[in-house]
Amino acid sequence: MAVSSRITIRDVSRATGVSVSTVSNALNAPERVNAETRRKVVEAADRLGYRPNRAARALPKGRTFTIGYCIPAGRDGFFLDTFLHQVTERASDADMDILLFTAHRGQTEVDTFREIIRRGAVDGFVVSGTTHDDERVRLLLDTKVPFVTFGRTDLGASHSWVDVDGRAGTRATVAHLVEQGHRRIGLIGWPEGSISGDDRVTGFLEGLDTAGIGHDPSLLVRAENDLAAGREAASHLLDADLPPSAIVTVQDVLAVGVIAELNRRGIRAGADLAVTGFDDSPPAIFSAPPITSVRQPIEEIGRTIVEFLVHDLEVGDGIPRSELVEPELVVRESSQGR
Amino acid sequence: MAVSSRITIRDVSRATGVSVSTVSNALNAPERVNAETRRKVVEAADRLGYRPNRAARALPKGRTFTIGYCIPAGRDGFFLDTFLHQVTERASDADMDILLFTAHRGQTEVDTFREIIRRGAVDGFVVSGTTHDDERVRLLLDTKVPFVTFGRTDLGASHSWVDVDGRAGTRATVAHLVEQGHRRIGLIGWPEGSISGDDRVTGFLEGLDTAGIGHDPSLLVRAENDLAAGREAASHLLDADLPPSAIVTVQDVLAVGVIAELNRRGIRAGADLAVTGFDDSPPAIFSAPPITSVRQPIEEIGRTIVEFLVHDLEVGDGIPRSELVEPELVVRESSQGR
DNA sequence: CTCTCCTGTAGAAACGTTTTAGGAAAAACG
DNA sequence: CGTTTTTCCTAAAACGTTTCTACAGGAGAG
Repeated sequence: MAVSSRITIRDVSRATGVSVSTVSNALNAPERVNAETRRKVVEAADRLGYRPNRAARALPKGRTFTIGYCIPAGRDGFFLDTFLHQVTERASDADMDILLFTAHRGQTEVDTFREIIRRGAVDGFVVSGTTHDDERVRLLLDTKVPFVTFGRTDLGASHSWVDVDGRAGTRATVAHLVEQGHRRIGLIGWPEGSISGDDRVTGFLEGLDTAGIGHDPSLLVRAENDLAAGREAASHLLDADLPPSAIVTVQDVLAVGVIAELNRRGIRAGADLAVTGFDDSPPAIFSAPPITSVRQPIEEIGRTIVEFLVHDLEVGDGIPRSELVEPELVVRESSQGR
Repeated sequence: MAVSSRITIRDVSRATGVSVSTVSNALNAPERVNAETRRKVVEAADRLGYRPNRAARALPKGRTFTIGYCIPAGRDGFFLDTFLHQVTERASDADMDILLFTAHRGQTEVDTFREIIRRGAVDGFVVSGTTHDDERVRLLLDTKVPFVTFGRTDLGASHSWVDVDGRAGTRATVAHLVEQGHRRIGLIGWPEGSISGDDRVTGFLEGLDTAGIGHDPSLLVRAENDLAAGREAASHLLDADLPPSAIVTVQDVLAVGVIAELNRRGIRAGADLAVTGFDDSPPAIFSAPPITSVRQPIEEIGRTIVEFLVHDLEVGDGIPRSELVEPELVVRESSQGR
């Protein structure tokens, strides 16, 4: 009873005295129908507020006009908000909807993808948080379901992706620090194996090279991505015989950890020792002092991803496209002061 | 071509030698079918990986098994992430999907709601960021589409909602400050007119009452919800003849603004003057010092909202249900120290 | 003036389900 | 043993679209 009898194509047909198929044609393939008839139909459809039922349309079309997106398990509020906003808006521009899902109870994420595919619930996927050899990507390639990833994978050549050039990010960070007069720069990276993590480390080393600074292995430590680990890593660096005057980290939370350790030791971040982060997330923005960080242009990423996917769905050539977007260094107090 | 011929009910029918309708019955209404037949069907369906096509199912069922959610325009990353996670997970438990949308280009949000309804794209909505006299709520009531709001409205009696007891939150904050020995407590609220904002102010006044502290109108100032406004409001309070020893704010960002102003004046937040926020968002967590704040149990809210909505969709009694959930005061450095 | 082609429309089939209405066989009843 | 009920299954209709095929009538060609 809840459903207040919706307006169907039949209502428009009745209102105009023209057959259902003509209404459909008038709205979808205007060239096949007489101008006057078309006018009448469009007018009536407008007046009645007719919109084709999505489900009914999906059936004969063989398309759902829906894009699937799985909320990543590791929460990253900051990223998700902006990203989803952008993705949803762009999808809407292409008259597509976004279907949101999470790994279903007791299933792995890839199982959930499989479910969604079997249900024929979407036309394609946006996949974020990719790993080296991503199961989801393999599944999607196998089943030939269109998708675009945010982040590269080992199978990058055979699918569309958009990613941030993390190398360029840390390279720029190092250049900035060198400009501030730093020569002895430490790095806190993630354990080896993650694409973006390794990329950021590479950019760091390249930055040193460019500046003509030799690379001291004792200044490179690795830590899990949390505050405590950052703190510990910082402690390690600071206890070295020749401690660095600047510490680069591959993620803001690590930088916050570093600052915590500096505070404990009475060292002032910014004034006494430079610290930088990556991602330009709330921890960097709201930290005291605010942390110099590398901003990922999430708007551009979201836009491009949807553009790639929609293009593929519409044109259907299946030719992989990819784009590496340039991040931007946001300089704040934590790296200035001497 | 992309579509690798999906498995339909017909395939299961062929595989078992039983009619299509029997397959459907075996899967949906097990009691109408012989145990042995059912076993055969279930086995085959399982083996083939059959899942009913969503769109096809929606048609005769008159239900889409989808819940609509409009991403609020005012971005609030922290909230959105946790909330969406919860909502999506719970929806998935009820075998429902989430359809995400934003106000479409050049349309108001309520127009977009209307569109979604006309398309018959969802069974119901989750509505967040409600206002006093919410247009969306009116539309949904008019069209008799089921929905649950996160936040109260003036029409609260006629629809289901879940909200946080903001009054209880600021009341607890004041109690905490009084316990710390504060007697002269200032408040930075939002301009009058927002439900949750006014609620928080009320709680503040109630808190004073409970403690037997008189209410000095000069200690209550109002500001827009941004850092600069918080700073300015703090300045106003501090310049008073008899400045407060503690400042309560109705949102974390305002508290960050207060701390900025304190820093400028060489006053130490926590040690010299207590500051509190609301929402327990990243600004509070990553501020220095970390800010005492009122945490909204977003998980519980998300869970309850979906529960209410699904219940309504399933049972269809349309009886409004509501719940006011208790927030939790998270005490941090910014309110301790003397 | 007839034949062909084109234009514009309508009817019917199809998409993959669910559901309703029957119907045949088996079981229960008298 | 005949009648009624029950059990189990199937065929067909329906959901709201799109699309394919067919057909009528008018225009143009010969």
